[in-house]
Amino acid sequence: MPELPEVETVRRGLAPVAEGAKIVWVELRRADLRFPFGDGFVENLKGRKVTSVGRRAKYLLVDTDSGMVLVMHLGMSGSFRVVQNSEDETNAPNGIIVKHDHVLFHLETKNGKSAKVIYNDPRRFGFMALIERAELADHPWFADMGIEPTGNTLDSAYLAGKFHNKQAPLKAALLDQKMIAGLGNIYVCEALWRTGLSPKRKSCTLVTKTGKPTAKADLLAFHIRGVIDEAIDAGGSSLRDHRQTDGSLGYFQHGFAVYGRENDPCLKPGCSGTVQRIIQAGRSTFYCTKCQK
DNA sequence: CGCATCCCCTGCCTGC
DNA sequence: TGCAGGCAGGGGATGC
Repeated sequence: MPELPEVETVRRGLAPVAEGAKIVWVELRRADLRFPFGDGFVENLKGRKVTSVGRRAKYLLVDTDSGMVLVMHLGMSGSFRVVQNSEDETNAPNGIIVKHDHVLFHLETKNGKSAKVIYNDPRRFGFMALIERAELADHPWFADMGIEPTGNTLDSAYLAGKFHNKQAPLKAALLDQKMIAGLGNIYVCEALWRTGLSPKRKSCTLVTKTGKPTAKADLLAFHIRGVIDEAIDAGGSSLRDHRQTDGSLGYFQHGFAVYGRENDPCLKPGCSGTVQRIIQAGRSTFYCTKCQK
C-alpha cells in the first residue's frame, strides 16, 4: 500500500494509541523481515515509553525515552492494526493472529489500558530497526534523502536545482527518493497527468539554460503538493484490501485519473485521449499520450 | 556518476 | 478445476 499519504495515515492511526504508552514487550514471530531486526531489538524496546510517533518520507519514526528511534518501513504490503483489550484474543476462535502477522507490540497505554499493535506484511519487503536519535540524520537511509512533497517546502526552484542537466525521464526522477522523498508510483503518475507532462520527457526540459524553472516546473511543484495533500485528507488510497489501523478504508483511489485506468478515456475535460500503460524502470506508468507532452 | 535491469516475497487475477 | 504467467503501492545491488 504505502506511499507517503498512506504512511501518514498509518502514523495518525498509531499515534493516539502509542504516544505516551509503555512498550511492555515485543513479540517477533520470525527472525527477519526484509532484513534481520538487529541485535538487541527486543531488549532495547522492552519497558520503554513512546514519546512520539513521527514520519519522514515513507518511514515511520517512533521515538522512545531511551533516545533510540524505532524506524519502520512498510515496503509494498506492510500494514498495522490496533487491537484494544476489549477485543481480546478470547473473543476469537483462533486467537487474534492471522497469516503474515510478524511483529506484536504489547503496549500499556497512557490511560493504563492494554493494547496490541500488530505488524502484518505478506511480501516482507518492509523492515524495522532501532537507531540512536542522534545518529538518525547521518544514517544511510536518511542522509541523502530529498525534501518532503508536503507543505510549501517543495517549489519549482528546488525542482530546477535537481533537474538541471538531468537526462533521466521525469517519471524516474520523481520516483528518486534523493530528490523528493515519499513520492511513489501512483502519485507520480497522477501529478504528471495533472500537469500535462509526459513521464518520458527529460527532466532537464523543465529548466532554462540559466537554471531557472519553467512555467511547467511551477505547475508540477503545485500539483505534486496538491495530489499528496488531497490523498492525505482522503485517508490515503486502499488498493486490494489494504486498511487503516482501525480497519477502515482510505478512499483516494476513487480519485485516480490515470493510475490503473489502462485503455480508459482520459478524464481531462476536452481531451479525447486514452490512458496508456508503459513500463519505465521496470514499473508501470499510466498516462495520456494526447494531453501529456 | 547516471541510468536501466533485475531481484527480494507472496497473493491474486487472468487466460488457457 | 488446475495451472502458468503476469502483475502489485518499495528499495537496493549490479552492470554498462
